[in-house]
Amino acid sequence: MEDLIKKLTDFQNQLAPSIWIPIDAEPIYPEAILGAIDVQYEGENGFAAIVIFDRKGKILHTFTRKYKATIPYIPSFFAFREGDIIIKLVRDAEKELHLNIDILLIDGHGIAHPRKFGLASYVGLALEKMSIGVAKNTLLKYNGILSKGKDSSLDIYLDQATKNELVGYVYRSREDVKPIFVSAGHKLSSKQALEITKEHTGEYRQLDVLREADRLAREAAKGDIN
DNA sequence: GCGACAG
DNA sequence: ATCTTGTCGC
Repeated sequence: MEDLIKKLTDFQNQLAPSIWIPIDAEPIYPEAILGAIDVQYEGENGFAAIVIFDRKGKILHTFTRKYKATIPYIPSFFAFREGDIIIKLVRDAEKELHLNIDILLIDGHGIAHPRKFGLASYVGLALEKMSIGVAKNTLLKYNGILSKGKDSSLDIYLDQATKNELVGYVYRSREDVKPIFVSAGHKLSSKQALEITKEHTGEYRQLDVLREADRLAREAAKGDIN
C-alpha cells in the first residue's frame, strides 16, 4: 500500500502541471452544454449517471451505466477510483447520444487539492474538456468565517498561510447549511466554476443537476438485480 | 509524533 | 461511499 500511494502521488505531481487554468476569465459561452455526474457503489460495481443540460438549467438527456471500480478509495486519491468510470461514462454517453459535452460538473475536487490534481482535474485532462469540482467537504484549510446567508463565499488558497495560490471557493449554496467547495478542474477558472455553480443552485445545498445524477445512480444501483 | 482525510 | 431508527422542523 505504501508503494501504491507513492506511485499515485508521483502520478498526481507529474500530471498537475498539465492542468490549464485561464488567467483572464472571460464569460463562458451561453450555448455551452454541461454534464453533471455522480457514481454510486455496490461493492466493486459503480453505477454512474450523467445529467446533460444547458445554461438555462434545462435537462436535455440523462444517461446511466454500470462499470467496474478497480482501485479502493483512499483520501486524496479518489480520482483513481472514480475517474476512469467517469471518463468511460462520458465517452459512452457522447457516442450513444451523438452529442458533445463542453463542461463537466463533478462530485469531488478540481485543483482545490493538496497536489492540485483532484478528480475533476483528472477527468478534465483525460477528456480535454472544461471541468468543475463541487465537493461537500474540503481537503484544504481556509481562513475566515463564512457569512450565514445564501451566496456568501470565501477564497481557498493552496497555501493557507501565504495566500499563495487561489484554488477554489467555499460557497454557501443555501442559508444556514454547511457550505460546498467549488474549484476549477481544467480549462476554466475557479471564478468561472463558481459562476456556473451559482447558476445551477436551487433551493438545496447540492446543485439540482448533481442531485438528479445522484438520484439516477441510486435508482440504477437499487434496480440492479444480480 | 498527532490529526486530518473528496466519495 | 455504506450500514440504519427515530426524530426534529418546515
